[in-house]
Amino acid sequence: MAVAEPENTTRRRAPRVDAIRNREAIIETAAEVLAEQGTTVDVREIARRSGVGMGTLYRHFPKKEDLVDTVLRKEFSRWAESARQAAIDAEDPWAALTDFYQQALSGYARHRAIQERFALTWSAPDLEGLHQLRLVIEELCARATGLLRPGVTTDDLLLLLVSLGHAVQITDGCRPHMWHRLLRISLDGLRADHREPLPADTAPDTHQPRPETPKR
Amino acid sequence: MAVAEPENTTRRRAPRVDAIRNREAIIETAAEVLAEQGTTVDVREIARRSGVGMGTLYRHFPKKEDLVDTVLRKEFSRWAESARQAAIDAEDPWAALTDFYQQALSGYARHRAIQERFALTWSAPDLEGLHQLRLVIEELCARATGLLRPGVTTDDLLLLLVSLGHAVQITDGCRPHMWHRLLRISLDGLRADHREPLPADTAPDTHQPRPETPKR
Amino acid sequence: MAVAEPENTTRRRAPRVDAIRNREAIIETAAEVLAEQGTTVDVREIARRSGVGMGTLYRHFPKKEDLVDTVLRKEFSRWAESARQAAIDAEDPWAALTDFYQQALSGYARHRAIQERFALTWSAPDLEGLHQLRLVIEELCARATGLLRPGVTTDDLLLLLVSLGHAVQITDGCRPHMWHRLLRISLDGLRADHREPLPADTAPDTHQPRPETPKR
Amino acid sequence: MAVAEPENTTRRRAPRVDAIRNREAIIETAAEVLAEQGTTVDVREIARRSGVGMGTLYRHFPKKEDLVDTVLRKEFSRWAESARQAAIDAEDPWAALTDFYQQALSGYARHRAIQERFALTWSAPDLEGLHQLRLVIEELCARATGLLRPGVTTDDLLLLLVSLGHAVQITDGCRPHMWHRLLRISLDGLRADHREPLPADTAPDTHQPRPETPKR
DNA sequence: AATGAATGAGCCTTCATTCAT
DNA sequence: AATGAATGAAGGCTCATTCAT
Repeated sequence: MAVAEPENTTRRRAPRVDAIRNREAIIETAAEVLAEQGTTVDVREIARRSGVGMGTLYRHFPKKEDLVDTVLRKEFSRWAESARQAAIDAEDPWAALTDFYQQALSGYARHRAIQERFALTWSAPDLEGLHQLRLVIEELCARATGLLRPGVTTDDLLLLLVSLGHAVQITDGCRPHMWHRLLRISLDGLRADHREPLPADTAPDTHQPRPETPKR
Repeated sequence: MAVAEPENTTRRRAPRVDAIRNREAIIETAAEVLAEQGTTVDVREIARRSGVGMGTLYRHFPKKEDLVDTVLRKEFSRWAESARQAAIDAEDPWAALTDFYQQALSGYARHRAIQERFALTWSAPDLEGLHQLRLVIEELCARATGLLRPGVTTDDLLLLLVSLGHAVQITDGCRPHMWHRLLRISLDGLRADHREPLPADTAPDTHQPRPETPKR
Repeated sequence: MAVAEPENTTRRRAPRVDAIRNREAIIETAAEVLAEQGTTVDVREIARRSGVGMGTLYRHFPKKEDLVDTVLRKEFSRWAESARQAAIDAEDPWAALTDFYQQALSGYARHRAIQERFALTWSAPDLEGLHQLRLVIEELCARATGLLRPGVTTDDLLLLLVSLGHAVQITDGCRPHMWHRLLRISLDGLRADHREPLPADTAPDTHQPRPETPKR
Repeated sequence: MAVAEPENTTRRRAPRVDAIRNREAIIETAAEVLAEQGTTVDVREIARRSGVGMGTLYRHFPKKEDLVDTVLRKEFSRWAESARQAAIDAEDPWAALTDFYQQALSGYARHRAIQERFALTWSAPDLEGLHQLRLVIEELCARATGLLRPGVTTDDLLLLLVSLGHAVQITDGCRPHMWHRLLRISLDGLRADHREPLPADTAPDTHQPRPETPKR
């Protein structure tokens, strides 16, 4: 009638705690493996390194994609948060912008799967973490008003992130510092010195027209 | 009376002369398919869409990789050349730079396989066409002396190309004009207005001589 | 009420314990198929006749060659052992020799793959079971000292085995008893009655020490 | 290739002579290739080394097997004839037998395809050349009457040939002289010294009962 | 709830044979 | 009559997913 004393149960019958523990072991391992090898990795590799069987893995994540999604969502958030923190810690608005990119791009290099998923994000914007990132960027924009050239949008800064992220990825192996140069160039191009208007983003099939980016 | 117009013959089934035609049909189809799906395509797909049997495909290209290489080399060269031409046609040095990127990036979006291969280029520089591209960029640098900010290297411009190329690719589906904004930003960042030195690229295996790399 | 008789379960679909069962089913089937068709069999044939899927087969034997090796090693040993047993059971040394060949050759006929592998053994002596066989033969030689003609080596007897084995194989279908005649002839030729020295085996890479090889 | 005087005809229109010439070139090349690599050889290899196109090859030999048959028949005859000649040249009946085997077995080593085909001969006795060989052996038997142990049949000697042939083949690479020992042993076992009757060849499915082998 | 064996569609490649020129 | 390109059915192997215990 009362709550069953767990003391009583056989040690072998871990009730639910272990299921959660397993789930997290899987996620953690998958995060590593996906970062290393990208989404094409063999599911067996994840199961083996997690120390669980295939059945357990598939009980928690019925499809490989479910696991990948879960992991990426988590990693994405963590990544976005670390970038946000870097921005918050900065002394002035422009440093915030710079540090944000520095931090975000540094993290980007270690996550092959995030890179892959990010590349798909624009056409399939299901990654919820993207919203967090956008919020951070919007905040950065707001803080840097007057320092940023006119007309720069959140999407501009987001795309710049992805764009540089790719540069980081491909140079990570042999020229690990090279991307800093590109970042500097791009950020300089974002300064308010440049008063010429940016080209319109007038694609016919634009999802959402956004002449002005509201500061939220 | 004259030699029959080859235009007339059915595209399939024709030896000798049309073996070449077949070969080119394969290459052309493969170019499309590789652009669409990347290098992981099923060879059968290429064969089917080319209208040839597996054997024919493998007669011309003993390994899948041979086909991919052939196609990519060709596409890469064509792409680089079209970008070069755009640069040549430009009126002034800066327009040359701008037009080069415009043209190159426009072409980039439609070639998933080129993107894949390009991403590997830095670590495995086997794609000969890369050299062509570098030459073009070097020339652009030379012409734009005094307009470019000091310290900008060929590799910087090349990496910028790849970086923006990625942006083009991922926005191509839903926001096909957005990347122009990023390009403008980056190019503005490359102008000689910006006199602050770029961060050093302290990787040991630098390919290009860098005229002056200030230690910051 | 008691533990379910494993005998009762369907042969297919059963993990753990029956994984072993499956493995052995594969090996058994493969042994049959390899005996019938040699090493060129389609792996699918083995899978189908084993009642398992391709994946199962490849789980147990990552390469076709692994399966073939495993099966052949086993079959080879079993075959060698049965021949050895026949020799042991014999009443006198000469009968041992005779019975050894009888038994060995009887088994040989049904194993195309063993034949194939045996044919390669001389140039590529990787089949460990060959050593066992050699030991048996050496023992036979020792026991039959004084009955065998001088100069006969282990290799002579081994080669005779292979040689007759071939005869057995090709006559197995239509004249299944014919090889006994050849065996009798050969064994008679091995008797000590024949005192003329055998021709030298002047190959440089002799494996076995030869007591006395007269130069004829 | 075309040496024929085509003085009159257009050079391109070799009439029939060249067809024959081609056919023979194919056969000759195929003989080499089959001897080297056995019947699993790629037809292209034969075509290429013959200097003819696939179409030509297949015009002359609609199936690969047709070519193989033609070649083997020819090679088989040539081989049998050379062995017969060796027998004829011998001084006495026993030497005839010995030299016959010597010659036949020496030739055997160089013909992988003959070996393969010979192995099938007993179950599929379509190889006409086999008849020739049998005639030679019958003649040898007749000449050696009184020297051979009683009851030895043509088929015994033929099977001995095949049997030793296999030994020759597998030792050809590393112990090229070893088979002579086996030959000596077998021939000694065939001598009339051995008066014990050979086991009967009483297979139930024997094609032709042959208690006595008439000396023709 | 966990395990890991089983499944089988799908991928790259080869080669005997056919066919248009 | 010759040419060699084209064909497509296999064959070896992988891996996401299911299933019996």
